[in-house]
Order: sequence, then C-alpha cells, then structure tokens
Amino acid sequence: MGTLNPPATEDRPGRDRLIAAALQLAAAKRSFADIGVRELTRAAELSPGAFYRHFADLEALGQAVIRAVEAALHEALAEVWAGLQDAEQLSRLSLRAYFQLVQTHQDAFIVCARERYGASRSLRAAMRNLQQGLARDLARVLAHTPALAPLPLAELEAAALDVVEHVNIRMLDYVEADAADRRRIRQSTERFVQSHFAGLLALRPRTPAQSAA
Amino acid sequence: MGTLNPPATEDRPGRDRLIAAALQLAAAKRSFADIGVRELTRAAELSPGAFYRHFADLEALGQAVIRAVEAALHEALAEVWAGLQDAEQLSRLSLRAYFQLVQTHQDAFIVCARERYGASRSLRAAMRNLQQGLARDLARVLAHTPALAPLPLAELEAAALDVVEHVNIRMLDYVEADAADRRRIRQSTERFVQSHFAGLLALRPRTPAQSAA
DNA sequence: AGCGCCGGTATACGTTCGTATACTTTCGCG
DNA sequence: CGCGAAAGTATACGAACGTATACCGGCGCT
Repeated sequence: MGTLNPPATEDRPGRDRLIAAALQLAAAKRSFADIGVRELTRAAELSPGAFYRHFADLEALGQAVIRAVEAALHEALAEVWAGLQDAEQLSRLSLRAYFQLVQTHQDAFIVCARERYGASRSLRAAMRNLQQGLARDLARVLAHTPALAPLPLAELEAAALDVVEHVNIRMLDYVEADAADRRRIRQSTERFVQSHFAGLLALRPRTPAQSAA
Repeated sequence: MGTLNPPATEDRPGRDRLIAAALQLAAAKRSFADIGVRELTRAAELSPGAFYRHFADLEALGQAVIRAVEAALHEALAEVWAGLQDAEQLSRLSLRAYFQLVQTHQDAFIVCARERYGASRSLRAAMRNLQQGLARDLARVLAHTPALAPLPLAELEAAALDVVEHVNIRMLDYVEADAADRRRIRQSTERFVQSHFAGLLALRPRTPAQSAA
C-alpha cells in the first residue's frame, strides 16, 4: 500500500498523503496538470500551504512519482530477466510481470503513462527517458537470445523502443477494461511483440538460412 | 489556409478565428483542455461571450476540429489508394501523403493526435473512432494486396490499427523535429510498417514453404 | 533548559476563470 | 421598408486558483 518503493524507511506521512491523493486525482482527471494545489491539499486533508513543505510545485511531485515507478519497473523486470532460462518465454514472462505490476499500482502507472504525451515538457522528457532506459535494458537481454543475436544492437534497441511504446499505450486501455477485455489485450500485446521481432528477422537480408531453429 | 476543409462556402469569420486561435493555443499548451474560453476569445480578438455564439463549449470546438481532420485525412488517402498501381508502394505513398498533410496542417494534427490520450473522454472516443475508421479502410486496401490477401480481414484490421496508432505517435515527434530528424522519423516509421506486416506473414502457420514448427 | 527546524495551520491578495444578462450592429429577405 | 435572426460587445458575479506571510506545536540536540 502507501507509496510504492519508500526509499529507505522514511516517515513523512503528509508527503505520502499528498502523493496518494495526487495519484487518485490525476488518475481521474488524466494528468498532473489537471489538478490544482488547493484541490490536492483538500483531498489530502491538509492546509493549502502544506504542499510547499514537500514540493516546489506539481511538476516536482510528478517527477517523484515517475522515479518511483521507474524503480519498481526496473526491479520487477530485472528479477524476471535474471531468472530466465528459456528465451522463448521472454516476452510472455516480461509482459506478465509488467501487467501484474500495473494492476497493483494502477493509478501510478496510468498517470505516468499518460504523462508521456501530457502537457509538461519535463515530465514528458522523464517518461521518454524511462522508456529509453527500459528499451536499452531489454535490447541487452534480447541480444543474448539465439534468434536475435545476429541483429545489430542499435536495431534491437529501436525495436525494443517500439515495443515499449506500444505496451505503454495498450496498458492505458488495459486498466480501463473489464476482466475479459484485459485477457484479450494481454494476448494481443504479446502477439504484437512476437510479430514485431519476427518481422525484424524476416526483413533481415542475410539471415534466412536459420529458420529451422 | 484558414481552416482546413471549409464545408461548402460558409462565411463565418468569427468561428474560423476561434478555431484558428484554439489550434494555436492548444498546440502550444498540448490540449484543448488546457485553454480557457476567455483566453481563447482574447487570442481571437473577440469578446468573452462571442465564443458561445458558435460552440456550446470547448469540447464542441474540439469535435469540430477532429471532424475536419478526419475529412481531410480520408480524402487524401482515398486519392492515394485510388491511383495505386503497385502494391509495393502502398506504405511509401500512403505515409508520404500522410506526412505531407500533417506538415501543412501541423497544429490541427498534433492537437488531435494528443487528444487521443487527453483529458476529455468524448474527444478520446472521437479520435479512437477516427483511427478505427482509418484502420478499416486500410485493411480493405491491404486485402487486395497479393501478399496479404490470404490473411483474415480481422487480423488485417488489427494490424492496421497497430500501424495507425504507431504512426499517430511518431507524428507527434515528427512535427517537433528538425528537417534531418524528420527524414529519419519518416524512414523508421516506414520500416515499422514493413516489419509489422512482414511479421504478420512470418507468424502465419500456412504460408508458402515455411519450415514447420 | 533552551533553541531551531520541520511540518502544519490560518489567512489574505490579486488573478483568472466560466458564464449570464442586456444591449447593439449588421444584413438577408418577404 | 421593416424585422428578425445572427454575431458581437460590455459588464457583472461568484468561485477557484497559486502563492506569500505570519504564527504554532513538537522533536531532537547540545
């Protein structure tokens, strides 16, 4: 509960209440930019000025949330990738871990995902950064895969970025869907990933010989 | 110039000024939701009340803009697809027409594209609708392509929707990029499209002379 | 014991906002 | 000509907003 990833054991209940309230409000209103300081402190049951004891402005709060999400994501995926023994299962296991994480921190994830296309330039940049870091890590894992190893790393990174972006968007639909649609979305997302890398290989000029593997 | 697609020859200079100003402001601020009626009428050099002579609220204005964009898009692509003689050129020519259109109506297109992930539920729905219509049309054209004809139409539509969504996002980067980056973006977008359909074929179990699995 | 800081409150100021109302100008048309 | 609709103006009201300022209780130290 509380905030995800409390760094060290810090005790700042007011700050945490502000973040929690901001996530609720932003999830409902679609963006940090759509909430006001007063509205936020009202929801957190604090006085208007209390906000500034913790954050310079709403953007700073957003940055904090994105950092937390990034840490949680990195940790979860690193765990999956570390325990990976079958390359075939990479996308399935990664996506399962991802959607699981999203489900337990819905508000934080959707708000961050939207911020990728949101009003604040700095939050957009932070999210793009998060995605690029994710893509870099993913590309490194992919490069250890027998099927994809012959591809240049830059190409893998580009494809990984496409995938990360696609997943980011599908996730937005995911959290708003009911159980049946969620299953559909998870499946079609996995199909996208498979298809995308299959296409990468299929278009490769110098590799068609090894389709037997 | 003026607004895109003046339906019939209508003469409503105030309305047009409002739309033009709204596009400028929204393009700068990232969404229709981020502009106020007063701010808008100020920019359009009208009095505060004048806005309501033409629109019930800002959302109605957004709907009007989306309809105009949809019409322009539909028209431009229909023309390309009608004059198509070589299936190989489909993606190249479609994307060229698309990016050209985007370039001449930058503000309208980026604002609409962002609205796909924006604050207003109804504008989001309108954009999703636009995308689905586009995907349906595109799938019909693809179905006449020799390479893709064997695939079920539903699968083609799903893939087309993936492509439309991807292009929508790439376009957001496109308009903010300089000339060199724009070329890069157009190329990588085309690569995405090629690769995506190549993957669709590669994963198809019953395709020509593919080794079994 | 005393001091300082941290998190919190209360309050106040000036802005901006959406929208309602009432009035004016313009113009096509019977 | 006359008139009604369309388009625009001026203005006013109440609400919400961001932020600055001043004050206060509790805590951790020395």
